[in-house]
Amino acid sequence: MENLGTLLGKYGEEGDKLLFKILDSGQKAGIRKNVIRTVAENDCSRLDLIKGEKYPLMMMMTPSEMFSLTEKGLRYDLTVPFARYVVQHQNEITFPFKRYQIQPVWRADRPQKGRYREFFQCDVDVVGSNSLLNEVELINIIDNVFSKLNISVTIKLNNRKILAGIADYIGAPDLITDITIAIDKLEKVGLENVNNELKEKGLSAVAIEKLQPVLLLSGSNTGKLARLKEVLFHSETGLKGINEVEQIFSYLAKTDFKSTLELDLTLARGLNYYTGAIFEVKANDVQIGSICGGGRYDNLTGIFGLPDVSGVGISFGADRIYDVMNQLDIYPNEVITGTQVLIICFGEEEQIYSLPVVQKLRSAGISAEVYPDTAKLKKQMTYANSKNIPWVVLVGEDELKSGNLTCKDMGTGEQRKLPLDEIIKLIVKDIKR
RNA sequence: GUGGAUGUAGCUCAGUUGGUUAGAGCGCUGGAUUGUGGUUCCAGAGGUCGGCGGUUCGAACCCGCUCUUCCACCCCA
Repeated sequence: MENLGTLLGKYGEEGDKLLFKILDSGQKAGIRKNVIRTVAENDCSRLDLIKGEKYPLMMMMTPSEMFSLTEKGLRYDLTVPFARYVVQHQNEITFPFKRYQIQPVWRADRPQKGRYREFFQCDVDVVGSNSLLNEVELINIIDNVFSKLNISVTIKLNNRKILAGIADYIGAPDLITDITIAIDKLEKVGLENVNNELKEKGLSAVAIEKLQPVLLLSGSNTGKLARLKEVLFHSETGLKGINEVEQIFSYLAKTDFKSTLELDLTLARGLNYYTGAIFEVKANDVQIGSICGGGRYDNLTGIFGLPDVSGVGISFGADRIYDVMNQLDIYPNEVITGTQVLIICFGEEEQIYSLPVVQKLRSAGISAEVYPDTAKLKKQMTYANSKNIPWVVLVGEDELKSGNLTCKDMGTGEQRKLPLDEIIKLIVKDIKR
């Protein structure tokens, strides 16, 4: 939970709308109690109280009294609260400061496929360094993560300075946000619709005309950059952006890199605080929104009172990455495999006997569990079977007497009575295969 | 926020001129098999048909309201 003040105004107009705001639960307790009682007694909703005239209570209360807001909201991302943290702890932090953070964030959006009200972001940020090496390292992290997960991706790169240069070049620097949002849609809605939207936003015909060659840029990354340089030659910021992108490309060329890297001039990203590089990652084989995004922010800590500290960061969308992996069915085996041995007991006495047994199995590195109820053998076997547990150890009256436990391979159906040590050797050998 | 759908057994879904007792597959439980799963066979349990109201002799089906979930737009992880 954050103060609304730290959250509002950082994500653009749309972002502000998507902030979850917290209802007051303390001060208006008396009124809230009345509302709850009325709702319960009349079997109606709170909305009924507001719109209907059936209930006398509503005559005494305004909607804002029933739903009074606090000054707090749920965090929309991890970057802004992180910037706040950095400012608050600036004296304890050694710069450049690096951190990663995995936590849920919330958006008051209508949920649908690949879009959640609550989801986990995995952030990596470096604050307090202007070096483009940080961008390069972050891109390498992205490449590394997705190759390890076996997800084929395209990393899209752009730079806000280039976008600013373009806005400058067509003579509409104030409209940069509208321009970027419009051209962001190019791939989706086509050139004509983008031009229409630009016109609606108040861009002149001349400006739109000047923008066309930029929108139509295609081909290799180096080709795009060369043409951009010609177009933006008089824009200092634009050239700086181009230069940054070129440098990032040239650094990356020295590293071992597997993903596709693409300079995408239509990549805008709605978050207001980005000032330099911006990234977005798309899965190549699954149609879903971006699974990772990020960029450089020069003045985020400045808003909270620590100017001249630049940062750059990325954020992985964990839930969407699950979605991609689910759809492609590419979870690695060692993640899917759970319990390796199930200990099946016939009664309470056997369960007690198996407690040290399960500990020994575990300390040998075997993942083991005891069936927790004294159910019929058949039921316990079915449990092992449906959970794909490869080994079963049976503990019954005979086993208690002899000390030799029945060990069964669920794949082949073979079973033998062996001392525990032998069983452990057998299973360890099987697991390591 | 705007627009469009959905809701029937634990799950996936059938169910039309509105008509006895609402079905299937899978799953679950029991049995064939007293301490042995995956195959097979037999039997069984499980439903306020999302909720409330209306029309009708009669509603899962028609009408109104409401809740839920999903989809598109917007935007993004």
